[in-house]
Amino acid sequence: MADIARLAGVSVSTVSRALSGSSLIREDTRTRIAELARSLSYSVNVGAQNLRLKQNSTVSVIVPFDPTSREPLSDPFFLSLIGSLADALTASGHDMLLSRVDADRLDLAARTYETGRAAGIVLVGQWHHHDQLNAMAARGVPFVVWGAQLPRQLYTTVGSDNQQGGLLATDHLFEQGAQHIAFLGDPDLPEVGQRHAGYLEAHRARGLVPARYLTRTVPFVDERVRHDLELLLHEKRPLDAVFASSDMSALSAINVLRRLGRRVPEDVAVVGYDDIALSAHFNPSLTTIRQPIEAGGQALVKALLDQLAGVPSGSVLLATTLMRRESSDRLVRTAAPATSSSMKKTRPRP
Amino acid sequence: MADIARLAGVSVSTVSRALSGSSLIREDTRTRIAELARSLSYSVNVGAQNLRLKQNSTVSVIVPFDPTSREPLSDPFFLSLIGSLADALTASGHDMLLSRVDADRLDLAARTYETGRAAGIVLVGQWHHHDQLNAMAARGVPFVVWGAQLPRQLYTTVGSDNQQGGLLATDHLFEQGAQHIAFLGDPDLPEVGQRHAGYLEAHRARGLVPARYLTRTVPFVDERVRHDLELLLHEKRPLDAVFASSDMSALSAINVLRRLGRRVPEDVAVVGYDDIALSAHFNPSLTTIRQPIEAGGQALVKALLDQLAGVPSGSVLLATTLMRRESSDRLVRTAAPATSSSMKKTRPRP
DNA sequence: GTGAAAGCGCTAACAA
DNA sequence: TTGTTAGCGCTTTCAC
Repeated sequence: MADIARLAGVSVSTVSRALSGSSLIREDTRTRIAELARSLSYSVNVGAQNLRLKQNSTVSVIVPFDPTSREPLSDPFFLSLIGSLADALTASGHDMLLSRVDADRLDLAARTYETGRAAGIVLVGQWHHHDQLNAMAARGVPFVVWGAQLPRQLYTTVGSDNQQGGLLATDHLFEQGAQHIAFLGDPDLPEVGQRHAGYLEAHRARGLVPARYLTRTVPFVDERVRHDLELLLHEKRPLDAVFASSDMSALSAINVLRRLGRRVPEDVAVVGYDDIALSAHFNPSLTTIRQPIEAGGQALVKALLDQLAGVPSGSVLLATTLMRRESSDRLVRTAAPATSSSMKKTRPRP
Repeated sequence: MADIARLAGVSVSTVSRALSGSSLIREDTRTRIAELARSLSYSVNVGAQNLRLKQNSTVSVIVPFDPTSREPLSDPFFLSLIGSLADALTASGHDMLLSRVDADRLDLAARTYETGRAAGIVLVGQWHHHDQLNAMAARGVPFVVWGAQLPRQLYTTVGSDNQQGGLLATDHLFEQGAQHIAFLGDPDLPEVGQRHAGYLEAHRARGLVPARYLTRTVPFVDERVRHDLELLLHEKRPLDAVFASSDMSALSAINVLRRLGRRVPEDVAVVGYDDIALSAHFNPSLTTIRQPIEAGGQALVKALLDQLAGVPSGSVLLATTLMRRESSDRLVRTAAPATSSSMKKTRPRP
């Protein structure tokens, strides 16, 4: 900037004003300076500008990783959410700083804020760390979380209505005539826990309690899902449906089921969760609970920006939708063609 | 920092030195200051630090968007690449600034660098803008591009060996007995052009020249692919295989083919390109050319960091692999069960 | 309209 | 071992 000032024969303050379009500067000097800047392909140094102005339009997006598995960032659902965040932030004129932190050190997530790199944080996935997040909120760190709403929560979340989703999925499986529905996922994770609650609710509505062995506590890791399901199948306990708490684990489940000779959906119906972009194209196409990703990214950004603007932003619960596809479609395949939906509310185990 | 200095009864320089672990500072004062900082949950302001040190460990990752379609960032291949970039950058201690720019204004991509926000740029997709990129390189902007190597290229690219990939795919289709192989994609895009070159090469090796109508110039957009393929099918010209230049367009193609009554792979064999994470699970599972995404992200980061370190980094060509799956598997299905692979190199059109 | 000067938060000579 | 001082690139009072 000093260079430009010298070349233009003015002071740096004039250049600064000219470049920021101040009306104090005469038209002609302004254009002269602007052209000079362009010809030198000069741009204002944003770091210095931010320092001086104490402003910052960068938003930090953090995707925690499991410290044990250190999984690379490959989950299609989270990747899509990142894509939609990138779009929403670009649209609102913000920069997106993407980083990963150890899920056991979620407090570190605040560092991008504390070091002044970002004005606020979007945390993609709350894991088990409700308390750490509450502490962060108490410290005054501006952030929003993709995840579940929890009791005594001091921070803002955006997420799908997990319990409703779990209910939809399980109801649907009952309607398909299922009687022994396994739940796949780790209910310790808040989102999964609520999906599980929906699963229980659907049973309760039918006067049922699912057998303990049907709730399979497994993390979102392919290998673990496979292993656990193999165990279950070898136990030879009744099983005619699976509600997996993510599409990826539904996929793993389908693979195992088929390898061990079960047909999907004829022998075992499967429902996933997420409705990732390609689940409609799987083999069989995957029945699943859709989480509105695009809306999710937008809601996260809006919630954070509101918070930064001092507007109290409540948590957001996005409605879920059941996407009926082949992997659970037993009425058509196994029942007589005429049977449609009159056989609702089968009462197993009287 | 001034606050800490006051509270600790020392000068800011002492605090600065203590916090950066300088050995000049006495052990006890250092720990005292460190604790004070922790209790106040104070962190050094990275912006100011960078300003003073003229350093910057942020890398800008830019995903151009098509200005006409303004597609949201949803392509699974690019999303995976972003994921692998995030991992590679995190591993090397860099921050990742993710942004989108208008593909027609790729010169704007340099802004993150020129404004001092990032030390260098990773551009995901080169589009048609070879010249703009050359100009950027000539201006001295440090960047690397995911894309194809081109003649007279002043910048570094990392990408898969597209011509080899096109060759592999087309050879494979010939081996499956195909005679009329359509190519789906826009050869104006450098990467696609090279895949197309591989397609031509495979024909040439057999003394063939593919009919003009078989090269279908369509962008990566689902709707366009569908439309174009419908046209082709209504023309009733011979067609028994499709080489799509991305997995997503292969998917679109399969959908159209089936809708119009063609069986895949029996009537029309299909091969895609990318090997996105889920293509093994499609229906039918998708034969495709794998681009090593993980390695790609790492190579991009390495190439950029080398460049920033002043090490001249050559462009990288990653080897591709044919992933044989159901969508092209005609030998097994259409031939007699005994026939396995001895009928390779069928010579169509004697 | 424009310039001089102070200061955003930090670091590194140079002094002590 | 610690403090003083200058300055990274910018903006903005205040004065002219």
